[in-house]
Amino acid sequence: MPELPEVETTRRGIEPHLTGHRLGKITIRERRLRWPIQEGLEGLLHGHVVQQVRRRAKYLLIELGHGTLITHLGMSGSLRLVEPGTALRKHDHVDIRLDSGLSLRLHDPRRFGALLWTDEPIENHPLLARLGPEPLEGGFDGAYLYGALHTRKQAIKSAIMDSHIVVGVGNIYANESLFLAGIDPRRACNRIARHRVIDLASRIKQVLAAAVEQGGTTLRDFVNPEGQPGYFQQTLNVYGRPGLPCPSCATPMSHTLIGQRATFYCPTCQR
DNA sequence: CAACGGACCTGCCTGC
DNA sequence: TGCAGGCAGGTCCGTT
Repeated sequence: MPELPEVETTRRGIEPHLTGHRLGKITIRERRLRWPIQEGLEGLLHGHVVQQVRRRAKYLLIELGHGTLITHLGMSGSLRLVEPGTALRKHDHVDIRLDSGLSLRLHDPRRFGALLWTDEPIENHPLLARLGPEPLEGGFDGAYLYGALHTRKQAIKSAIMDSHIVVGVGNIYANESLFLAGIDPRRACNRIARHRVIDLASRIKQVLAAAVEQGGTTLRDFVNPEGQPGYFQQTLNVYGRPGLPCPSCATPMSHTLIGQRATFYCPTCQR
């Protein structure tokens, strides 16, 4: 479900309800996420005050002063704030009670998500230590992207989805960025002119920033922590539109698989 | 190293 | 209606 814009939308939704608030009772109903939730996590969290809620890549980092709760939503995870007594749905795995009376509720049908604890400096955590730059920050620009890609032979789409190169670009926004840049998603990285890679970096920033602005993309069921959908799907040019006319030239959109992921592109505009 | 495929899960949709 | 098969917004890990 979530790519960077959806995770950032989630962060913005939960942050004001968490920062400065004390955590109360922690209820864990299902520990089998991508990695099992560690025994005793309840005791590590209970009674502590949230200092800050940050995001790194698609990880949400809830900082408690004596350590950090690391959350990942995987493919199907969501975090919502619920009123006391809100009925449980299937796959509501964790509730974290807040001193406001609300609870932060983790829901994740496929259980590809994660809930981890670390008391080390967060940048040292093995899952975060080797990540590439944030696409919406200064460490990511055209010169960086060209430097990272120009010797690679893999398909450009796979490369921009590789979190060691740049984080946060998932399947939807990889497809959309390549459409705006006019680049065939199958094209080998080392066969793309420098000026086109530089343009691609801008397009990635453009697409992600616009999607954050619109609260993310709701394809099936993404909702922000207040329960509202995102609106960026109205802006999608290629994702999920095989056979429909290209918005630019009206050629029917092509559909293929790259790295096992659904790929959509215009065979005329993207070269 | 770079690149690729498999693995982890449930739900939903399609087609027989 | 039932059931098999395929697909879904992520990403780690093992193998070439």
